[in-house]
Amino acid sequence: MAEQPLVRLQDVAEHAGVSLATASRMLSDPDYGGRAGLRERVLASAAELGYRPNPHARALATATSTNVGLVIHDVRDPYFATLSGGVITVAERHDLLVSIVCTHRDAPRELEYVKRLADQRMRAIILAGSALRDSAHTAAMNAALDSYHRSGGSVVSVTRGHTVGHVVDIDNAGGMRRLVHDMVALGHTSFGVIAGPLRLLTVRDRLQGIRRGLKDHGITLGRDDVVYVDLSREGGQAGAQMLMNRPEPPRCLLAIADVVAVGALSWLRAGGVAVPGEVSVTGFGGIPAASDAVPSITTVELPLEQVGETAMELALKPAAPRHIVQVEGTLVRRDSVAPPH
Amino acid sequence: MAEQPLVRLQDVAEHAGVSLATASRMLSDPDYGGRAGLRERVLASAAELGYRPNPHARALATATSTNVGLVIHDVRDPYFATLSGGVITVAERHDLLVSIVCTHRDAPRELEYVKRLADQRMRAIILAGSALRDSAHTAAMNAALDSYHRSGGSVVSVTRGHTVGHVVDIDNAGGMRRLVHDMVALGHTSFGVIAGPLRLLTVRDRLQGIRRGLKDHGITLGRDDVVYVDLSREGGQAGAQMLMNRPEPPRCLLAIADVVAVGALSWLRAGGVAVPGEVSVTGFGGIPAASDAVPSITTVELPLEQVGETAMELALKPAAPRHIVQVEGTLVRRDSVAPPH
DNA sequence: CTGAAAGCGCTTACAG
DNA sequence: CTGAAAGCGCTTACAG
Repeated sequence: MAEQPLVRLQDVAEHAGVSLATASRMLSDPDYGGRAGLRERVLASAAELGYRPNPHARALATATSTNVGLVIHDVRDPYFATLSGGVITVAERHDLLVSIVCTHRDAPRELEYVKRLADQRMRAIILAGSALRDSAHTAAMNAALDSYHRSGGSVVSVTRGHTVGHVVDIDNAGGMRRLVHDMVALGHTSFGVIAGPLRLLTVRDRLQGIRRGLKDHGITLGRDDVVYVDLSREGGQAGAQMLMNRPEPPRCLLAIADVVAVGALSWLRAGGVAVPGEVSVTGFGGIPAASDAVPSITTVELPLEQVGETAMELALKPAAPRHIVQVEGTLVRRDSVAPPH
Repeated sequence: MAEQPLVRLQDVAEHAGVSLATASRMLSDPDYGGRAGLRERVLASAAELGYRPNPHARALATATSTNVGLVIHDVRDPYFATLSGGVITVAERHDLLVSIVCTHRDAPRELEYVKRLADQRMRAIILAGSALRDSAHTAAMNAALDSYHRSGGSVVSVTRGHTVGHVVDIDNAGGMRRLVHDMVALGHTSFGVIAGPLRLLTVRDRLQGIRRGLKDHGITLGRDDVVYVDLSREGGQAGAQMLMNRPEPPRCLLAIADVVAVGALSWLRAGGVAVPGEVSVTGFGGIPAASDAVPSITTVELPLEQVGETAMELALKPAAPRHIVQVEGTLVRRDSVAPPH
């Protein structure tokens, strides 16, 4: 089969009998006037030749592309997969392609990826759940984002804002606080917290919400009442084990995230500990696994899909004024909790 | 803050006191010789100025990019999320960015996306689970992929090959057949199948595996023994309902995919039907929800992560010779099945 | 080995 | 409104 050369704008122009400039205008500027029938002729030629514009040439000439970059922890994590789905849905409506990069919560990698996305003149960079407590890294990220932003790029951060760009602010602390109030209202007074790595700001926020919610009712957590584990099923199992093996195990286990609660639940079930009979368990986030678990897990459902959609919509807005959209979770009471007896 | 212009290769060349051509060679061709210390000087200048090559200019000049396109059904589906994770892991090792597009099993959309990825001169296009039974669409896809392939692009298909490119062939039929043999060995003789849309080749393959597996033992499915539903939880619920409401419900429910099995299980549990006491349930795929379910679901685990990794590795190989990598699933017997009594 | 120049395929002031 | 020309930032034959 012959190596058919790709058709260029030049070919379309010749076929339509106009100049390169005119062909370009007719094809890419719908508001441009033009002799009657000219536009139709150019479009017809383009269609007949099967012309497809070269996006790199366009990006080089205009210093902007038709792609957006999405920075997440890991696609395999349902939290981020759902959020990504929302971003992609809206991006598609605007004919934008989404490049997903996974940081696996590695700071240098995150920085390098952001730079690469900026190099590619992405129309927007969306940072979801990237925030780490590391001032050198934060400074470097802000510098990279600033420079990207100044050259016309759009920045959106989920949860924690950077120095530039719009923000979708998930109310982690508030949601946890309400959840805790609900558990106290149920009659609980003895709590154990399965937390995650403190370098994640999301973890800190949720933990703060727990402490505040308890303090509202005069309860304070002891040193041993909080254990720190990996944000995973395995982490949840380990955390439940640590807390339940104490001489006086808590009657209510607050997991920092649904996946952790799922792990805790599986450890309890395997050990024959009745849930919610002997101990109540709660999660946070609202992933499908929380409602599929047996017993189904009480949690705060975050509208993750909508968070993704909102982030992408913000990405299309002008940089000023700066938007900060607050997103609330919804407390969902399920079978994993009951009053202590 | 002043709008700082980005540094170009020209700036690096001047700073290092060499020509544009030399700077380009030192920076991008590691095998290029050169006066002693020249390369070091250029690299030092680039570092000092914070030079970042413009990938669009590079792509335009070389007609190749440093991105790969991944075509999937939906990121929110754990099957594809896991596979995507594998692709991204390997891509990252090779400094490649992954653009994910979701077709939602819409043929025209899939075609348009493939064209757009080709327009962008993606280094490779990986098609996962895209295969639809639609000859017009298949022809159009093959034409687009052929043209992309002829212009130097790399093509990899998961499950079903196209006319060009490498293939990761998941043994759907074989896996199902073995699963069915196992259920027959358990003593089952009365089966109900919750299948998916027949336009999906994956569904057809698995269904064929079921029929063959049964036929090996002289069992054939009646017309009413197979119901066709959506590949979702809800589909699984509907399917279980249809089959169990028959006068003589089957004793073993074979779901075409894990997510369908999870739905079936939840319908059964809600209706107080004992699993596996009254009816056994099986899935296919090996998503985490299958092992987290109560009772845990017997299934054929596909190494999805590895499928993604393999696909990306194949994408980096030369087009010839054509590789076809066979991937087998692993039968995992869990609590959702038991002999009928 | 090095450099001047052409070229990749577009867009967009700048003239007419 | 239209076209000739310059320019986007690289790479790479082509000479030297």
